[in-house]
Amino acid sequence: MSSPSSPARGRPARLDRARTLQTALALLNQSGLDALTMRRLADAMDVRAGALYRYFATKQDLLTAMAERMMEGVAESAAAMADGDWSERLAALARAQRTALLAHRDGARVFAGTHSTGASTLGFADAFVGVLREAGFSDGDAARALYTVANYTVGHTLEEQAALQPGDGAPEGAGLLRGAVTAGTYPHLSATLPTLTSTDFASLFEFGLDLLVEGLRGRHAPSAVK
Amino acid sequence: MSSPSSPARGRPARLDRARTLQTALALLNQSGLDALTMRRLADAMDVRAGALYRYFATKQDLLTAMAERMMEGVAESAAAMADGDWSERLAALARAQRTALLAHRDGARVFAGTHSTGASTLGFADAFVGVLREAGFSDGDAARALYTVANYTVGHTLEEQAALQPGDGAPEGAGLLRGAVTAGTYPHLSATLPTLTSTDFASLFEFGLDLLVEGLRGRHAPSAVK
DNA sequence: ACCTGAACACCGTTCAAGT
DNA sequence: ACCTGAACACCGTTCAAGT
Repeated sequence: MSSPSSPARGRPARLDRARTLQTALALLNQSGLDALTMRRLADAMDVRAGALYRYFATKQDLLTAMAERMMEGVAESAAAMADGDWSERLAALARAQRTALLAHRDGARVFAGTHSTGASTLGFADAFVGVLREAGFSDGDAARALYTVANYTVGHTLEEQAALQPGDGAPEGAGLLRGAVTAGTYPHLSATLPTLTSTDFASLFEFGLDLLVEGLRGRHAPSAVK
Repeated sequence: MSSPSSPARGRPARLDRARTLQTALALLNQSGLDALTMRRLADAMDVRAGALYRYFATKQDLLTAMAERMMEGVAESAAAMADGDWSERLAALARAQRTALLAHRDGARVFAGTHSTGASTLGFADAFVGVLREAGFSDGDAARALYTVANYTVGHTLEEQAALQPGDGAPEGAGLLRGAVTAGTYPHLSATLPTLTSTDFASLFEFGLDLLVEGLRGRHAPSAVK
């Protein structure tokens, strides 16, 4: 917390956490997570790979910082939706998280592979739990609802980003599924193929989010007054 | 589909897909996904790494086959629950999937990183969609419910397995959260810390599953007779 | 037919040494 | 104080050559 940065003794310092983070996120968007190596990131900053370790102890630390940055402003963007009842505010938070993950290539994979305890991530969690507690949900239900909705959102977005990534010549997601289903004997999958191979992920996300919100509504003991 | 295996010409063949898959899953359980390398797998089978490529075109193919094998019997184990209404059968399928992923170290990570179109995976999906269609849900809702519940289950189990893995000296999941929350100013997280740091993942999973099931119940237009 | 040997083109991370 | 050079201990994958 004082090794680098601080005043400005010695050299100008070509590196720092903020610039490194920014470059890493740009590289992620251009090339994807698999191509984000410490060496390539160093190249992009005209430096040797070893120099990065003065600012991030491990690659995992860098990824955690990237995930934290992705969550920046998510709680706030949903707070603009400060009117509306608890269910609309909760949905706004979940939508904002999905949007934040979609904003970077492989964003969900980065997020799922880390566990940030930074202000943006915890601020999001606090806002989420706050909406439910203030609506009269028990502490236990509010906390478990956070995990449930966040796990759903990350799980969904992981699939969403995986579905549109490959782009190679080989048949990807939907094509593979279609082939396997029509080849095999899966009556229910055959009957529902149009929906199974749909690429309307926004409405698929809304479907699941609505199930969760309606499930929560069933547990809701409306609080006294206000 | 004929290069290896087939009759038994030439040599006895120390390798084959089944034995390789079995060894890979054993190695996964012992050492985790990060330690599962083609070289270590080859070592465990007294062979050089290159030899594995006669049976699996890429490591990704091996991982896909591992994920498929994890799903073996999942549809059937839940079909034993063939009595019960649609909601009990659907819950049984979701629980069976979680159990199957938990049965192998990093099972959820392996599953999330692949897209098997094998008989076990598609059989599970077909059974899931079948339960809902036969209960009178529309094709579209049945297919979307599959994705929603599966994404939730994988998302949850990913977190569940991540939470108990580290074991290193550094504070892991719950400890890190506790520290960050008490250090910062997160009123709602502070109030719900006991639940947030709970390790009762089984009941957390049930909580979310119940929300989804109750959400689906709200869309249910009961079918005529039967 | 099946596997070895050896290579290719990489990885994350460490750390003495330079400036 | 900040970064380079060079190394350490690995990776996934390919493919001629052996048996």
